[in-house]
Amino acid sequence: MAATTGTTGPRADMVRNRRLLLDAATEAFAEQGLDASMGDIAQRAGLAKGTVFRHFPTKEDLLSAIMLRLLDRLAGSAGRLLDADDAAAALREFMADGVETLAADRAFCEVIGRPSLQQSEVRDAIADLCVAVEALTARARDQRVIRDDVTGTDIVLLLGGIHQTAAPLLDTQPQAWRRYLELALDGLRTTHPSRLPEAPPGRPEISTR
Amino acid sequence: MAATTGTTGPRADMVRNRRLLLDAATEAFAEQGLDASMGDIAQRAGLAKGTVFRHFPTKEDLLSAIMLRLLDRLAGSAGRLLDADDAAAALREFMADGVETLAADRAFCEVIGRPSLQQSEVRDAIADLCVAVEALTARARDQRVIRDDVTGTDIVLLLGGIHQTAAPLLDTQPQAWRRYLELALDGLRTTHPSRLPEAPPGRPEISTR
DNA sequence: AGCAAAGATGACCGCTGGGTCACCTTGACC
DNA sequence: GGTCAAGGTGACCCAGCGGTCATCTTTGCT
Repeated sequence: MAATTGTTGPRADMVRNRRLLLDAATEAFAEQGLDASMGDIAQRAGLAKGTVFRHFPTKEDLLSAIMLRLLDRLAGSAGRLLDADDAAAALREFMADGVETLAADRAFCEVIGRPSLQQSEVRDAIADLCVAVEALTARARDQRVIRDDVTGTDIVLLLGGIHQTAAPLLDTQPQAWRRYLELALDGLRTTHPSRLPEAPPGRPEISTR
Repeated sequence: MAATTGTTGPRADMVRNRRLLLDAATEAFAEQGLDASMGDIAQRAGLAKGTVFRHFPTKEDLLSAIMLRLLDRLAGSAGRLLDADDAAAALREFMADGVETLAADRAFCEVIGRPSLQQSEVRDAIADLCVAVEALTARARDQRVIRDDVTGTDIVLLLGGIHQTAAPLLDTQPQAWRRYLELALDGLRTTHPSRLPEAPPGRPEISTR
């Protein structure tokens, strides 16, 4: 049999370790936010600290890897919902998914809210997400089921806002975000549009790809 | 002349230093959030590190002092607006004030969103704020100018949410929060009420005074 | 002016966290 | 099974943090 690859591929245990690491980091960052330490992550993964840094030269790199994973998942979710019959329901479902994701991940929230913490790949991924969601939003707009002056970026930004609204209640009423999601949706409906001030935002940060 | 006070009052420079300290800390926490360091605060105030700790035994104490100041200011603002003629306008004005305050203060946001970081006095002050805002909200509710299923606590929570929504745009569109405030207000209006899920929240955290 | 006490000071401590590196282990190919 | 480079390891370094304390300075009273 011919060589599997021209250059010998990566070692088997390396791939395994990378997985362990990403999983551990996901957990740690979700629970402790940006304060999660590299040492703790190594321990969770059952690996040595040095190994973490071999895979990800800086903490920021590791964080980005995880953010990209999540953003991708959300963009995928948005894409899949494009096929749904009911545009309004699809949008609500996407938003529910998004808010729940945020509620479960502290680091994600912290990074989303502060572009200065994002490396360019993350910013690009957010921009991509905005594009995907804009498609979803456009459908709802065209069907006159939401007001015509909101964009995909508005929706993405609202995810963070809705979560933040309910965040202080997380301990006592973990489902409180549903209340504020519904409130936001009421604001998005088309019945009684008050003109929104401020230009609709472009992607949160323009990045030269 | 009789003694100025029974027990000799605090020294003059101490009061001055306390002021300097609070001002410096306000600035530092606003800019850098909870990551602001005691050393940096001392430097800003032009004092030695030890002095900071003489006035506030722990970082948490200093932080609380500042939070209390701000929460008080907001509660006062809410109280004053009770006299306004137009309940809807008063509510909008209060919310604008609140969101702007949040936008200007990183630490405030971080603490508001996480009750676990709040010492009991701060929780009490938040509860007080909710009460004050409930009065404002009740008027608007009674005048049928906002839906009848939102409470003062909802409004207070929304402040954080609205700010968070606009936070990623702070660099490029510092006024973007106005857009999302208007969106939220549209959701609060009475025209087309969809029933909100989840019980209306009590004060974010119940505290035994 | 002199004095005692309240207060200011900054060197110091212990600890944690990101990141490095010289050395050891292991997987993959012969 | 032997070989060797890719990869794993953890002791180590350093910076910055919250917090302490013996010591010096200032204030306000007499």
